[in-house]
Amino acid sequence: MTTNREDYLKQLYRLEEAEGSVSNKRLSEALGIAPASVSEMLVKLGKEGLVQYEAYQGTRLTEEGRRRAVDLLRGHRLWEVFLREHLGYSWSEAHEDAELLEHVTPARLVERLDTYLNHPAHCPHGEPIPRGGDQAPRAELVALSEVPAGRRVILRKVREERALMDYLEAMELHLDAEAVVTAVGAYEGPVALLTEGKDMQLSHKAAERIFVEEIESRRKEDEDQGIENPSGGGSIAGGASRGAR
Amino acid sequence: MTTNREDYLKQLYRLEEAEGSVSNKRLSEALGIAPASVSEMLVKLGKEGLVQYEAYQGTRLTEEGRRRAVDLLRGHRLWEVFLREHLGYSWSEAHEDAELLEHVTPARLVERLDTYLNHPAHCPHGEPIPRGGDQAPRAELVALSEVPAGRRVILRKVREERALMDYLEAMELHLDAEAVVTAVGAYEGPVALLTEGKDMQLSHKAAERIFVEEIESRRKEDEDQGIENPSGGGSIAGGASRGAR
DNA sequence: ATATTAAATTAGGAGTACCTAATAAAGGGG
DNA sequence: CCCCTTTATTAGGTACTCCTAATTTAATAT
Repeated sequence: MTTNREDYLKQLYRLEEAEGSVSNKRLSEALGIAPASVSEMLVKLGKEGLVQYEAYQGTRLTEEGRRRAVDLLRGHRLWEVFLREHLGYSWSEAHEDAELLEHVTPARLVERLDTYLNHPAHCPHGEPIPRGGDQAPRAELVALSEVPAGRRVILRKVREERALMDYLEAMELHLDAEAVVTAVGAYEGPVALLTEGKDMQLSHKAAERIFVEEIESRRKEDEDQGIENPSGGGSIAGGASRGAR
Repeated sequence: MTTNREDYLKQLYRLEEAEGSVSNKRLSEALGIAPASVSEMLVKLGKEGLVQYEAYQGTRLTEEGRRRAVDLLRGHRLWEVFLREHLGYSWSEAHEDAELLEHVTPARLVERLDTYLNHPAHCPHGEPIPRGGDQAPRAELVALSEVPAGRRVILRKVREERALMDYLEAMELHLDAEAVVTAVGAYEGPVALLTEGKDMQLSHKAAERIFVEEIESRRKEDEDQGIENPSGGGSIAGGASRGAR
């Protein structure tokens, strides 16, 4: 299995999760490879039993293809954890180098890395690390941009986009931290957040790409204490009146 | 730079260190690639300025070629240290997986790995890990097979051969441990060793592939205490009378 | 000095994975 | 229902790296 073929499987997996059967066009875009080359490769992957492909019909992974894609994903995310926690990588750097390492990571290395890292449940941006058995399903996540002001949330996941990762890291936003949404600007205005004693304002665009778990408690009380309403587009700065945990 | 080309550079480096200018035959054997293919590749590497190659003249690395080979070697050996010390790999497994990882290890990763591992001076089998400045040159090593009985030594290096590594590891021989050569069989007979309170016998073949640092002290006394002579081919078992450190 | 052997090169091919250009199939709007 | 746009496929070609077989060069031994 070459790096190229592995990249096909990875993208097929990603696209299939999101949109079901995958068109050649989407795959070609995702891989940055000419559509003609994609057709050609899909025929080969089909013959190798990794995808179910029929001309003009769209593509799906077979059992085996999916298994391989998941193995790659697992390796990728474990490397990300290692690079960040132990080698001090930033989110985006970790992603880049994990992209290389995942293709030369035999099963035994994946397993030992997993043990070494203490079986982490999520990669540094909050994506689950697939494992053998069933995953403990995580609390439902919503985009930060959909959370009304006043709610308490835990930051759980950010999209893997280089610019976003660098942006959020620069402002020291940490995953798994608690936060209070102190204001939500109307008409896609910025979202204000109080987390770890810091106030921060995020663009709507960023908030769409950050996913949080809502915490039930203290919603009513927060509102009583004067935190602004979703509809109120007023002052966003918000007083750093109390820590978020 | 592809994995293939990198393998050419690595082998050229290794062979050049050992024997000077490298013949196509040697390189072809070392790489397991047909001589014709080697000729062809050397022309390309020559054009890329990585080797100095002229038909029928043998090959040498250029400055740049050597630099790249050393970078690879450094990555390889650092990975070996990581795999062994942190992931519990055996010598031979560590070597195998490092062989894969070294080709996808950008400079920043090499450096952070080095820091993480605390700038190790040697890889698990005792080869020096090249670094920027000058290496602290290590005490001179001699093959264990050349050491007369009665000498005290420190085990410093073993050749990277799979069967040897597995053999030595199975008998729990540890590098950097002190040992006393208790007997040396005549006519390429086995070498007996007392190390870490254990007696072990090594074949002559193994002893040729293990390199040690001789320690000055206690040579005379050891002999006085009845440790056998180089020429004496008698009993090799030797009593486990005292620990080696 | 030449005949033989060993080493190296050139020639001719194959497999992988990509590309561009040309052609064919699907699908939506009148 | 057919035209036209979009999507997909086929055709033909390139680059890389390997192979075997044939040839050339170099080295050795008489």
